[in-house]
Amino acid sequence: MLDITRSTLAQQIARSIAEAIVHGQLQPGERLNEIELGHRFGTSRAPIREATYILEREGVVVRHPRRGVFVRDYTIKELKDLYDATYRLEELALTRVAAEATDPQLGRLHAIADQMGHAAKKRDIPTYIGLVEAMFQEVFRIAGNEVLQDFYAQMRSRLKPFRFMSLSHPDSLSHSVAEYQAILAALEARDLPGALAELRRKETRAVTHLLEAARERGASAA
Amino acid sequence: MLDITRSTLAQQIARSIAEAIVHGQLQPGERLNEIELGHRFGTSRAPIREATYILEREGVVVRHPRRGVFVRDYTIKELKDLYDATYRLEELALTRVAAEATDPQLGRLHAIADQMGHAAKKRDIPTYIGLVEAMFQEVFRIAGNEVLQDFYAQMRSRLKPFRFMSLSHPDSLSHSVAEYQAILAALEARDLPGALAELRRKETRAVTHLLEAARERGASAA
DNA sequence: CGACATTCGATTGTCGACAAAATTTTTGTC
DNA sequence: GACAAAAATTTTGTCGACAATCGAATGTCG
Repeated sequence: MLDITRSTLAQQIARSIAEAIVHGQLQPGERLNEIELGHRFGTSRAPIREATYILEREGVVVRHPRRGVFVRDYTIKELKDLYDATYRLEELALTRVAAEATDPQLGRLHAIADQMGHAAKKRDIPTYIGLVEAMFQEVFRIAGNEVLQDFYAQMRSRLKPFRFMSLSHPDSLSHSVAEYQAILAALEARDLPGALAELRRKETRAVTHLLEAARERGASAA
Repeated sequence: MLDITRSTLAQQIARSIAEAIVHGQLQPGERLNEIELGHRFGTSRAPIREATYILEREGVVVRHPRRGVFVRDYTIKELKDLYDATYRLEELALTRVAAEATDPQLGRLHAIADQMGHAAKKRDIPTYIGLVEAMFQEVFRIAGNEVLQDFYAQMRSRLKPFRFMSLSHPDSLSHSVAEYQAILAALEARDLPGALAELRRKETRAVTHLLEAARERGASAA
């Protein structure tokens, strides 16, 4: 039952701000000034205010009552927790996929993986990122638990501002593709332990990668 | 770093509405009329509006743009998903507790379990519920991942409106205590498989229990 | 010179009113 | 009497203004 209602001003502004955060125009820790944003978007403060609530629900922003809302900034510990939680959820989903996925469903995953390969060859990072999202969305759809799917989506949106770091290294694209293909191959062989092992490998690589980037960039001290 | 700022009007109203939902004064599916609530609380619509955003973030309410916000109503499928997700998170937490908990930490859990026993004997349900919350909070604190802890807290708050059902049966209190003690005993023996097995037993009982109650009460059709 | 109280500017919280939708009621027609 | 179109009503979305509060800058005293 999707809501095809034209989106409200607040929602559009929320998307706009979220994009600004992802693209780094709004830095982690920075405060969102309602008046200033109102001027920037040519609206009163009301829709801005509601947009901040939307963003807060998505976890990309924190609100300190009577003080303001701030672009969420993560300590090293929090980043680790976020990654950890993300991968635990992926494990849960993969476990179900390995157990219950039908062949056509696996076929869909395979198709996405192929497209990822093409995008990676062309170094088309935006499409690549989109395909990764699509892949996981499909995985969680197969897993069949909407609550988990929602949580997972929320985590990915929280990690988005850090995503560009992960893919900054020149070879990481092809590495990344290989990892996904390895996991998928294990799934198609109905080899759950294998799939989980590949996932863990991917996780450790991703985490070390991200943490060193974050340290350089100086995410607030742990 | 807890925020000891005096709570804002919107927050108080949010708590108040949440309570009304838990106590059934606001039924699942019912619409929250901003004007009416404004009169009831003697405020303008602004804080009411913000309260609904807070409640939406907590997942107890859904918003349909330009149509209103409604007390969240769950289909049978969604209830199952919610329970499933809850127990998957508990498994993750227990796994870590079994692996990493220090003896004093286990001692704290044991102390809480003892208090639960006393409360159950006295049939003091409010304290009992509070202790269950405390128990899980402690478990997740030991597990050490704040992100997972937050998600878990959110799920419990979503399930709150259904909690009174679970404990309506006369013997369920003592059953419940026994279940927690069994899990804890396994943990203290560092027997992870045993603890997980007990947890699953608890889960199946809880789910069948809740689902039959929900069916009677007629949660919206699956 | 430093710690603490005070003032002032800036910003969030709340209000009442208007605009834009959505829902309900009424009206007109077959 | 039932259905469709139109009017009326209700309700959400947005606005601009005022009040309460916070943080920084300033001033005062030890």
